[in-house]
Amino acid sequence: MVKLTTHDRAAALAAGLDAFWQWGFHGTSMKDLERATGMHPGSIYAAFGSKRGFYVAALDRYTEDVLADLRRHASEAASPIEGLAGFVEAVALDEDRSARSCMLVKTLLEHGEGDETLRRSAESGIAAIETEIGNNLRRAQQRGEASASLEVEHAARRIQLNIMGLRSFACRPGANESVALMAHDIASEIRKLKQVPS
Amino acid sequence: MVKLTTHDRAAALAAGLDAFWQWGFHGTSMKDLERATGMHPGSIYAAFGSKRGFYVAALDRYTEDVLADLRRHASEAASPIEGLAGFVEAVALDEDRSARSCMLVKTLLEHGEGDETLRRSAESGIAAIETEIGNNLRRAQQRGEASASLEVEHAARRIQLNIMGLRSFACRPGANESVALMAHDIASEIRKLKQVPS
DNA sequence: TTGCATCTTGAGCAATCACTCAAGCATTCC
DNA sequence: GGAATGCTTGAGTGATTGCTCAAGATGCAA
Repeated sequence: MVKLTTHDRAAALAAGLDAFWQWGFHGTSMKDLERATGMHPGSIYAAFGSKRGFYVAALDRYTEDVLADLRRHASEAASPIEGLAGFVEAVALDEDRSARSCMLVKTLLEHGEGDETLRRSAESGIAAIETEIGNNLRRAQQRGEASASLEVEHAARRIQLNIMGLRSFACRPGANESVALMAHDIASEIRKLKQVPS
Repeated sequence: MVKLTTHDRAAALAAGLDAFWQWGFHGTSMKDLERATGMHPGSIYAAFGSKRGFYVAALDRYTEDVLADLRRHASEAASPIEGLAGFVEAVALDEDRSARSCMLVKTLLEHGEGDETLRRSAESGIAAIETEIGNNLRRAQQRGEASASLEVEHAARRIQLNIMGLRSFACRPGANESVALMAHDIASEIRKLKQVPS
């Protein structure tokens, strides 16, 4: 591993992530990555070790981006549950990325059987996001926004399943309008958690 | 295109589907397909034209399998909505395939950008399944099982999004128990469509 | 048995794959 | 200025990719 000086490591990761996101791991060649990053093969290997190492680093960056996005929505919204609902609704609004699946799901499906390293890398990212969703729900409970009897982990998993489905659904050619509808549906299901049962 | 005699075309498709399902389009080499089908390269090209042609044929077969499964559940269940609910619950029970994503979603995500042929092939399969779900809902309306005011296409899309999410979720390593829980959740959401509003 | 048509075979094609490494270059230190 | 250090470079590695096609095997009719 070598510290990038001339070529900024963060920029390389962003460019690499973009390429992998478009074409997947097997569909992206080192030539593609050279073009995308503007780096030469030697530099890529010096910085990331291997194509797989590059992919894992890009995937980690993706996970951090999603977590940051989630926290941003949580902090800017009126309440934790509104934060989650807003996060889901934003999927339909992000023009650049709305037609792209969740990179973690993409990884999981591409390497469903086989590459254990990438699979585990994806799983840990998914688990981190699930935990963050759970944290928001717990915060909602503390505020009295959600029922204390809510099974947080179960609800968090259900929300994440919805997001996974939504982002996969969004890859369908020409699905823009219905993605917005579905996102709204899911958001209002999340808002139903506000109602505290007796 | 040549009629397979020695090598049964259906068996070749099943074996090819299995390989593509495990490793994806780019992750499966012709060598892998030769091993999986027991065919020699020349025969594969005579029968399917190209690797892509083989993939499309296998994907079509997959779609037909899913549709047949959906219809089987519909005909064996007590009612159309029970048929849909049972179809979803069965995802968690199928031991062989429960750890596998929906092949159509896998195709959509792998070729999200790029291969238009495969993308369109996946989209038409997804649309066919959505239509079949819609047919079941319409049948439920005719029987008075579901409200006449139910927006069939919207509900069908929502159900399919849930199934997409569920099957992706099922790829997570060691998710078996929670997949069953999620499947049950989704099934009971489908059953709520039974309640006819005033 | 012979002649013809069809099917099967697998060695081999050019292209591409992930990856390496010796040489060139720039910078930094004394 | 000169030596040392370490990053950058890209031609080149052997392996593998999707795919072809001439030659051999096979079946059938006469």
